[in-house]
Amino acid sequence: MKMRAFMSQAKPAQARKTRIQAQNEGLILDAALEVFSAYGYRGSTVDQIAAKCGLSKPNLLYYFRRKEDIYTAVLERTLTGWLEPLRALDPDGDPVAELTGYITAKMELSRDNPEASRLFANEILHGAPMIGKFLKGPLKDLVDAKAAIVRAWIAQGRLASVDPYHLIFAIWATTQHYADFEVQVRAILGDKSDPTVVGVKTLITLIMDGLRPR
Amino acid sequence: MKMRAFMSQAKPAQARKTRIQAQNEGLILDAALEVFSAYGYRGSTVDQIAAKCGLSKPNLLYYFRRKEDIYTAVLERTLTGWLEPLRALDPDGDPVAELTGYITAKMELSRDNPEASRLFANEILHGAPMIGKFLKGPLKDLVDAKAAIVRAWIAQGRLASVDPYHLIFAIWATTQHYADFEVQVRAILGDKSDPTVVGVKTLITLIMDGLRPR
DNA sequence: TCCGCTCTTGACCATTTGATCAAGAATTAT
DNA sequence: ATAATTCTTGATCAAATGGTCAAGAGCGGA
Repeated sequence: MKMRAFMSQAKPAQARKTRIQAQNEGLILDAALEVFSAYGYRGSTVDQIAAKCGLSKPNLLYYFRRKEDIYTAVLERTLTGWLEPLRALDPDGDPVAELTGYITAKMELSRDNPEASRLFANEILHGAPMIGKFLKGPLKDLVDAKAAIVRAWIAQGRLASVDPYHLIFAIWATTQHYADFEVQVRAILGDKSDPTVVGVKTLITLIMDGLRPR
Repeated sequence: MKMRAFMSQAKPAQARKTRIQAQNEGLILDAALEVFSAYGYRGSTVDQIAAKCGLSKPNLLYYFRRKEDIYTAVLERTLTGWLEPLRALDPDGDPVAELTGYITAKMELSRDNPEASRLFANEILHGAPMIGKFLKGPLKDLVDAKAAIVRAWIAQGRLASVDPYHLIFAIWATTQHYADFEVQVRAILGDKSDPTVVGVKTLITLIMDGLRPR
């Protein structure tokens, strides 16, 4: 699995997208997200994806010439929305409210897009062969910026003194846990109600006020 | 990938293990942990594992007849130690000290055995096809027991009121994050010093006292 | 030492799977 | 309508890969 530029444009020639093209590419990427997130890159087959979206394999490969191209396209499409909640963190807002909002938004994102979460988890778990540059570039830049905001809040005495980077890691880890480790959560809790409603409440209590009785 | 009994004994006949047998099985399982944790089940090949431990493929398959057998054997061997820290949670200890100790122990485990952590992460991420019964059985039982302890502490007013299950999830998620998402952590922090030393400190502050200034 | 059991391997097989291609069907533009 | 372009697919290929087998090498107990 090679690491090309960073994100490849699917069709260099012919920028204009025909109706059928747009529709089928959409179908393919939807199916690919399901399949890749469930079985991983190597565990997924082009046939599986083709079957899931009702296209023949050669037809699918007409739109994306290589399996890898499908994978990077899904990653790219999903990546876009993933950072929105963190981007929304407002330096002018109330620190506790901002972080509570961030946790809530991240939790909702995990609940509503578990496949996307698992897709990233799998990619990173295996060394981020495709999005390594994204992590060191755009992601790091955004996190640096938001960490600075948190650091400023701490300096103003509006938050307890913690390392902003590890705070962000903790929020990522805890919220994505409900998507990435869903089967484990359900195995322990039983498959009754949605775990994320108690989860987000617990998390906010934990991160804002901690366990030690006041 | 089928879900047999639960964990198969590699060699039903001939209980006695010869010297060479014990040594080679050890080599194989060590290599298999490295390979499976790096590439996942489907992403790993028997040849890779054989190469890593210096055995020929047929020779490796002499000890474990199927790829799946290697995988379950590695899982089984690793599973054993994984629950130790949680098991050690002592109902008679001081709640804050006990949980701080648990977090510390779990973080050390993740730091010292990142491959094991990633192996589990991958298995669960893909629906726990092999250890599903383990999750619903032994793991759930242990967590139930420890959750009851936490609940009792809360009832005694020695801890803030949070859902014990989600507290445990939060500890799992945050500590394992440093192993499972290591490349992301390093991409953002830079590959300088060990992230877990600041990580565990931040985590304990967070979970014990929270962000809100006192 | 010698016999039986364990261990090792080169050669080989069947299946899966990513990818190609030529030819035909459908769509679009003129 | 008709020509050009886009779309679709059955057939096929080559490589990768899990697994087998028979034959030989090595080891350990009597």
